[in-house]
Amino acid sequence: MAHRTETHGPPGAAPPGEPRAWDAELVPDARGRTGRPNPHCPVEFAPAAVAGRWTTLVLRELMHGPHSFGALRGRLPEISAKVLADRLRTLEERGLLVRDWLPGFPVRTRYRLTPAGRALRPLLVELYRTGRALRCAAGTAAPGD
Amino acid sequence: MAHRTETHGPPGAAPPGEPRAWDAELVPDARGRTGRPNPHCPVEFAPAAVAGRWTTLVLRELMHGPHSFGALRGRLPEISAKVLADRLRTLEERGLLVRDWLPGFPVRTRYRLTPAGRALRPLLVELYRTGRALRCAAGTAAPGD
DNA sequence: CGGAATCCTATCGGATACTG
DNA sequence: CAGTATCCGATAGGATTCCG
Repeated sequence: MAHRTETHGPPGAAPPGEPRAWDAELVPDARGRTGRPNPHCPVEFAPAAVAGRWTTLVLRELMHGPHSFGALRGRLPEISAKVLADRLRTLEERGLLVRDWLPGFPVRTRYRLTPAGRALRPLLVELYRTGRALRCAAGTAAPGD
Repeated sequence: MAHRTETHGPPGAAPPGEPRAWDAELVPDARGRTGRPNPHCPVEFAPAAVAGRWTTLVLRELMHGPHSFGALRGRLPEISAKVLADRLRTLEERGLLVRDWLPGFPVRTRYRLTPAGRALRPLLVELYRTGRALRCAAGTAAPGD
């Protein structure tokens, strides 16, 4: 069984139905005690995929369909060629997109998401949703909570 | 109205029900053309909240309830005091957690999530879920897709 | 115990210039 | 058009030391 970035075991196997039970949802398997960010851990793998400035924006553009390098620059006018190339290379290395060289001249490329890349869509949606929720809730401390 | 990190307008107002329509879900409001990461943009605010090494793990621990500084170090044995303090300070500044000084000696603190902090729970779950999905799908290019 | 201060290194992000 | 190469300032992350 693969090791995950777990930190501690379940606090005594709370009965099911308890409002504050273990958290199977959040930490499916709580054995192990690695306690350090592990790129192979699912909890770290996804953040790593969307990490870095511009990354979510690039992904979002590609969610709408394939784009050329130039098209992406057009849609993200302020990103530098270097950073865009960096992002695309990283995303490609992670198997989230593929690059097609379209034959002819001048050279044309086309970046498109793989199924794995498209699998990030719910995460982007959730990021957006959470972001909006946060803007409303931020600063709301819990004095008597 | 607040500006968001948008990049381009809708491609011609596709009719509702279309499978490849605009993407109201992904990019609710597509006006504007800022095209640069803006901390005030919801799409950037949430990533920023969970950005940085250890952050998701710290949040995950606090999802289980309040913890002291030392307790967190115990559960995350390899995090340095500086980084933990950094993360906690940042999360506090963002209104995601509050620090309680418990009177007495030695000094004891207690960090607990605010409602805003707890609002991150679905995002963490989604991060985990996506991470698992990615591990299975990664490398799966789409030749005829 | 719960940090802050300091230092140091690696990586990031951006600007600029150049190439096939 | 689609990048690469190079340089550089800003940050991030970690180790160590010290303090209330």
